[in-house]
Amino acid sequence: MTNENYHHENLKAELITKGLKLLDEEGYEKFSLRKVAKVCNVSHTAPYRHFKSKDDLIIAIAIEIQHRFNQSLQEAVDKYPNDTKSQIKEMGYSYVKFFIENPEYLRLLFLSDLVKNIKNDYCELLEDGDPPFRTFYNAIERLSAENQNNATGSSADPNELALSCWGLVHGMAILISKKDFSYDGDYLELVRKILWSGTFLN
Amino acid sequence: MTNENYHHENLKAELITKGLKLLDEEGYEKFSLRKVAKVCNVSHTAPYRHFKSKDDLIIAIAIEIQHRFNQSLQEAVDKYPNDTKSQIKEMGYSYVKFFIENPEYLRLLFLSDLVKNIKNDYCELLEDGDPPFRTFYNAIERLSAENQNNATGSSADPNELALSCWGLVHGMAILISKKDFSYDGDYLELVRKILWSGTFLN
DNA sequence: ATTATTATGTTTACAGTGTCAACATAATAA
DNA sequence: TTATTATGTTGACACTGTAAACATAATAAT
Repeated sequence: MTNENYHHENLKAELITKGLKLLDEEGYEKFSLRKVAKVCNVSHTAPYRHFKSKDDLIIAIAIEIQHRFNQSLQEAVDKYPNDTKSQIKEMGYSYVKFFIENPEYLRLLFLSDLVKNIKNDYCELLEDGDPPFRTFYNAIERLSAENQNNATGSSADPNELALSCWGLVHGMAILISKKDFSYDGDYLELVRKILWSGTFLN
Repeated sequence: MTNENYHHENLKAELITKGLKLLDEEGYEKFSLRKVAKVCNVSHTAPYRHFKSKDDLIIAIAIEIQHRFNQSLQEAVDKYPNDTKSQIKEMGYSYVKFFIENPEYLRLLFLSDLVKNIKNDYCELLEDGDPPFRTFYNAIERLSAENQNNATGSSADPNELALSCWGLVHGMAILISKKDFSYDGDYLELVRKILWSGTFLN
């Protein structure tokens, strides 16, 4: 259809793809709009036809990653139908694994200040078909209900459950992924041990 | 001694102080060397006589904050002499409190990529009189030893203990401080409940 | 005491950044 | 066929970090 000499066919998608690649290679700090434009063989202001600012492009990239992340959590849940605690443990494991394998994504999703902008300006992330942490919160609420019936030692307060479970895996992911916690052995094995050894959720 | 019209007496200290203030007010992203210089009534390259780069100044500021943070952890330990578990719980509480009260410090200490540079180029932070997390790790090792004797349910593996304890408080601090976890009640009360209700460290 | 050196400022310059305005042309709608 | 919109371009601006060349106060060496 389009004259591919002049128009670029699908610049928007390419900006996201190449932008993500650049982010992986050079890291969040050195990420620059002009570099992405250059990689796409396009003038330095061309991205402004598709994104209203640099942050806007970064947010689009973050949304892309958010999808993959959520998919990974969903797979963890599907591994243990009808076993809420195992679902949560497996989600925690996937959570940490995801960010150990992609340290740059952690910055993008949680450590930059854009996340709150995502929530404000891009509510699709919280409302649309692929809501982040919906899977997680659903499991937490199921567990809360279960704990209310079975009188185990664990709490039935969903806030308490959510903050402690999420906090633990979030913290471990960040500490390991940013190399603040150093350990000679296999990090993921240690995480698995922590999540499944009994002290966590029972 | 010095002619205060020309020379600035103690620019280095003032750069750190005013820089920290600027960081508090405008946040990490908008922090700029030239702004700090202007606030100190000095030309925009004057800071280079005291810091070899922008990152270098930021690191100096981070060291300053690191000291305060460590002091807060030490106070928590001192509250419970001879009770390792309570020390760790109280440290966790102080940990979260510190970053809830100073969200910008969290970025500075843990979320920027400079921390690893601190560890590499500024080993004083890890070696000198005020080593970060030394207090924490000491307590963990004491707990590990205790758990080896008393056959409680808790693990005696110091790595497991360190990662799970540190991970939990680190994660909660970040989630709350960055407003990823939203809650109507008092955050610190919830944290205290999580740390002291029994499921954490027995 | 004079002189050389160092510490600590200054101005100027440069490349890189995000962003805006003005313009040009391809694709599409009227 | 014409008007409008979508999508690209070039050029400019203010701002950034940083280096070089220079100036002077404080200090060390002679």
